[in-house]
Amino acid sequence: MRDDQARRLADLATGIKVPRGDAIFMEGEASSRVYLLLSGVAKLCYVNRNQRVLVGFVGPGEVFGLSSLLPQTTRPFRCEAYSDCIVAVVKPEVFVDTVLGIPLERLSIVLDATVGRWWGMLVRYANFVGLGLRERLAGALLELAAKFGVRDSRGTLLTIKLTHADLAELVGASRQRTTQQLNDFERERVIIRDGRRLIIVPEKLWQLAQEPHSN
Amino acid sequence: MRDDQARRLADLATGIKVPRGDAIFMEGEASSRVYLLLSGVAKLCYVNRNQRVLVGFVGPGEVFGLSSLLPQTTRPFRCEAYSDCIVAVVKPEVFVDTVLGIPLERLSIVLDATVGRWWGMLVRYANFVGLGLRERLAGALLELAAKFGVRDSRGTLLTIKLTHADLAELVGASRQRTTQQLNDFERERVIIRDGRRLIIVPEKLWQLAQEPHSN
DNA sequence: TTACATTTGTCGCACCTGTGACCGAACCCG
DNA sequence: CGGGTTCGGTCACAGGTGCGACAAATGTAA
Repeated sequence: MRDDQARRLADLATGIKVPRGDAIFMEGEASSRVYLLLSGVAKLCYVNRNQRVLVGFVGPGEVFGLSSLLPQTTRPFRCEAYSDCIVAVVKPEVFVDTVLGIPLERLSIVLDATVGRWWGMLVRYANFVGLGLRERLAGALLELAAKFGVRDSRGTLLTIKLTHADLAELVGASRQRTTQQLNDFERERVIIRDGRRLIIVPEKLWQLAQEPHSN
Repeated sequence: MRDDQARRLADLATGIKVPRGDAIFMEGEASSRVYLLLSGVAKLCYVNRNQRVLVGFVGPGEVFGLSSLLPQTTRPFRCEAYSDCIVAVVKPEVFVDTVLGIPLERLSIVLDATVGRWWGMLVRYANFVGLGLRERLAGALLELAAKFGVRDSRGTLLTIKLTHADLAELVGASRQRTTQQLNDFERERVIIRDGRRLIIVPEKLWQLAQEPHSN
């Protein structure tokens, strides 16, 4: 970042002190600010029902809270001070205008269509850590249905021909386990097989993806 | 994307047909193009020595190959056609100028300082899938050393005070297992403990992070 | 149709990992 | 300088998972 930009940002941002352990932002909040860490260390974590996943650490000089640059998002991660922190807070419109000289909305649309994919994949991985194969597979099928599915009388039909081996690579499991879990799903009637195509029932799968299981 | 932008892009891009199974780009290549999938389905995968991780699928209308928007990167992922594909290929300079009207270099610097973090975390997760705790922990320590380490006569000293529980959350393992593995590392002299601070020996850790192990 | 390749289904074994439990050591705070 | 809290170390057990192997089913090309 150039010096003059840094100075302008400093003028427009408000600095706050956050003591160790306090939250800078919480998951579920509307993403309405961009943050710049001036000193200290912060940690980003994804809070699953029972499991906490530490997504990464933020060091001095780093910009974070960037989901506010995407259109209409809520924070998927929580950010809290890992040591005492000093943070500069700025509105995304101001941030984008200062460093790029274009309106937020314009950048927002482009980011969403491009690097928004990175964001989506990152959230998916954070979701998957600490889940069992059952939940991971359910989540992957839901994602595929959202992207490549067409509505059908029995559910959502996946338009791409997937092999069990590919699904296994997608969820990070072995081919055999994936086969077994798919059969379990079929027995429980959350997926239906039409030849080698899959029809999924999103409502039922959605529950499985989150609920703990006793099998 | 607006219509006039789409038309200009179409003029400047070259379309290519890729038969099913062929690579669109390979890991390790310099990232010198942006791609737009016009029809078909492509898959992004991370190729670890012995393991293939399917990072995600690309559907019609999506933009991919975006690591070319970051400064001086090589492709971490391989992209291959999952079905027959038609792809539009365009230089990143042209892409950025068309959709945002600013020079690539300017955007590149900003992206690197902001959403570049997403990219980094994504690559880390892809790396971690399919690795054992040993390798994941070694990788995490190296990353921490790069970010928060200072050079020391014995190696690289981590300036932040980390609890085993936090490390465990970071690598997606239990606290007990993490403790054990850290002790193993100490016995093998790839980390040294200075009170409750860690000193790591990057050269030795680097090997452990990648090599398969027989313990 | 026949022959071959790919995909799917199923065992069993070895191994890694999470969990609960417990205790000692280090740390922080008044 | 205590006293409580957090952190570090270790154990045994149960359960999930990868892997090799092999057979059946399906798809594909000659």
